[in-house]
Parts: sequence; C-alpha cells; structure tokens
Amino acid sequence: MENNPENTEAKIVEAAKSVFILKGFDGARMQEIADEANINKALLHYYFRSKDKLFKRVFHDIFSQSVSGVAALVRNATSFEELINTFVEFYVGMLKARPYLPNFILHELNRNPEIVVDLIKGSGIEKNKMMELIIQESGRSDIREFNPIHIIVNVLAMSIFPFVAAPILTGFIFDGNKDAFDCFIDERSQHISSFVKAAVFKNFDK
Amino acid sequence: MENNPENTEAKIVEAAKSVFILKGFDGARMQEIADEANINKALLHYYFRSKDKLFKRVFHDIFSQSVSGVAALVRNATSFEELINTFVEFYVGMLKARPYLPNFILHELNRNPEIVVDLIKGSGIEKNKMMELIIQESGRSDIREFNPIHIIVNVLAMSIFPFVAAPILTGFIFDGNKDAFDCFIDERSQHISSFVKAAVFKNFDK
DNA sequence: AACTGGTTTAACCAAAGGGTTAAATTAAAT
DNA sequence: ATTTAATTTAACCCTTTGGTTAAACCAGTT
Repeated sequence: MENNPENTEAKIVEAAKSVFILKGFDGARMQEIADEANINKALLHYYFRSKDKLFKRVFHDIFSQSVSGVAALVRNATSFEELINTFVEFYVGMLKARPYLPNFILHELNRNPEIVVDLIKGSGIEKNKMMELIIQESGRSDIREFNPIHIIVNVLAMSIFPFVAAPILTGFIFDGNKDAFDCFIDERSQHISSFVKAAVFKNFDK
Repeated sequence: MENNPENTEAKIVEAAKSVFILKGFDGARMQEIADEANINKALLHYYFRSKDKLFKRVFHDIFSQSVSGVAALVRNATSFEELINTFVEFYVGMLKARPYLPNFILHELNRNPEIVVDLIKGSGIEKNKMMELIIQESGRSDIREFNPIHIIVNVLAMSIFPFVAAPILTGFIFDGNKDAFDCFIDERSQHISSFVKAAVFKNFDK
C-alpha cells in the first residue's frame, strides 16, 4: 500500500464529504466513512481524532466552496443590473456543479445557526454594497421601488430553492423525468435574470 | 393521574412533533419524547410500537397541515392573478404560523424522497390547473411569456425560502434583530405578489 | 368484590456506535 | 541498519439507545 499522508487525508475528507452529505451528521457512521475511504476506523481516528473534528473540517471545506467567488463578484459590481447578471449566472452555475451544497449547509444551519452565520459574516460578502447598488438606482424613474432586502432574498431564493427541492420538482413537476429537471436547471439562471429585471425595470421590454 | 387514552396519545404526538422538528429523526431520542410528554418510555412504546411508527404518524400529521387548503385554493382559482394573490397570502400566512414546516419536510425529503413525493402527488394539488391558468393568459399582449414552470417555482421559492434560511436572514441580513426579520416576513406576501405581477404583467404600473 | 385497561416503576437486553489500544507490518528517510 | 511515521488488524471498552418485560398501581366499570 501507499504511505502518503496528504493523499490519505484527502481521501478521508472526500469520503467524509460524501457520507456527511448523504446522511447528515447524526446519520453518518465513522465506519462507513472509513469504508468509503478504503481504510480502517483506527486510521480514521489517527487522522481526525473525533467525528466532530472531521465534520468541522468537511463543513469548512464545503462552505468555503459555496461562498468563494461571491465576495469578489459583489465587490467588483458597478450596477444592479450587472450584479444580477453576474451573480445569478455564477451562483446557479456553481450549484449546478455542487447540487448537494444547499441542503448540506441548511442542515447544519439548523444544528448550529451561530457557527454558520459567523462563517457567512466572515466570508467577505458585503451586504451593504449589494444594498447600495440597488438603492443608488432607486431614484431613477424607470425603476420600481421594491425594498432592496426583498429583492436580494428573492434572487437567493430563486437561485437556491430548486436545488433544495430537487426531488419534489423532479418527481411532482417533471413526473420523474430527470432530464427535464436538468434542462430546467440549464434554463434557470437566464430565467431568473430576466424575471428579476422584468420586475424591477419599467422599461424592460424596450 | 388521568386515565385518558385520547388525551395521552395527543400529548405524545405533540411531544414527538416538537422533538422531531428540533432534532430530526436521527437526532431525536425516544426518552426525550417521553420526558416532553411527561410520561415514561414504556407507555410511549405502549402507544407507538416503534420510533419509526411514531415518526410516520407525526410526519403525516405535519405534512397534511402544509398542503391542506392549497388544493382547494388552486381548484377554485379562475385567473393567474387571482391564484398568485390568494396562494401567496395563504401560504406565507400559514408558514408564519408554522415556520418549522419547510425545514422539517425538506429534511425528510432527503431521507425519503419517494415517500414525500408520493404524498404530494396524493395531496390533490393540480399542477396542470396551475399551468393552465398561466398558459391560458399567455397569448395576451400585456403578458410576458415566461415558462410557467419557472414562474411556479419562483413563487414557491420566494414564499418558502425565507423560512428555510431564517437564521441566516436574521443573523446576516438583519444583524441579529429578530423583530426586523418578523417585520420582513409580515411584508413578504404583499411583496411577492407585487414582484411577480410586475415581472409578468407589462401594464403593471397602470 | 372482581375486572379491565391505562399507567408507572425499574430492571433488563441487545445492538450500534464512537473511540481506544497494542502489537505487528510496511515503506520511506537517515 | 536503524529509525520513523503511516497503516493494518483485531480485540476491546463504554455509553447510548431502541425496545422489552414483569410486577404493581390506580381508575373507573360491571
């Protein structure tokens, strides 16, 4: 066998990710993680002393994926329209590649609200910048005056929700047709951008 | 002590609800449920032979709350605008009174997608009726032609998501100010209706 | 007074599961 | 050749937990 610490640690983290994502913290079994990583429980505890520590590592890994890029994107935006376009495309695209993310984070949000909130606060995402981009344009006569917070929540909701409720959409809306769901997701960022702009900009059709 | 079977069963179900909602199936403990109901484990198993049976009962109870009323509402709607108005007000109002519902159901959706999807299918909600209400008006020149499925998902997303992500909104968006969050929720159904209609109806401002 | 069913008490069982340990093995580094 | 760290094996420990059991208790009911 190989004797490669970094490789093994990565193998463990990968295995732990997939098990924690599938079963949640309470449902996950250390033995199952060890099996998935093709090692034994003893070695698992040799690398990560406890289930808790292993989970924290996995969670931080996964969480950072889910916010990395967003902070920069917000910082560089110069208008509301640009923010909408770039944010939605980037975020939905990222979730398309990691559809398990929303459920995983929301699950942990229930177990440990403070920790998750602290991580978001520390992520560098400037919510005030987002708000300002909306407020700054709110004087214009061609813009409808919605509360900026509602708009932000709308965008997040429309982007994230389909992944959270994927089985319902696939099963109930698309009658079990997984391809139809995938196709829906492919159209999604385009749609959200248009939908939000149609709601916010009075001259959307011109 | 009282000797009242119906009362005790109800007490157990109530206790089980609160524990399952808080901890999820894996995290819930039968002992904790017994304590919460002010009875002992033996009696708990006397009424519900297993954790699984008790959970199923609780889940069915809670689930039916979350869809009851929606089917009738959809059936009676005569136009898209009416559907939006009544659905959002009804649904957000219902969630305001039962904010734990979305998380609870989504959690179970991960553990048992088929069962949850089957329940929705059996709920009497006519998705085709909803689609038709949108399609039927889509010829009109004052309506933007969004894919009806996207619209339906948007409405669901905007209604449900704030409850799923409540701790994030309270913590990150409202800086821990719970009242601000409640106020946001109070505005929510009004906002969603307007937002959707602004997006869909070209003559929204007139 | 005898019976019945809900209820308690308290002990118990078996399985699962997180975590530990000690001894042996392997492979690379010195 | 010796050391060192990664790895395996396999047994073990302890606690938690779902679930059971048996005996007793307490209300009404008959």
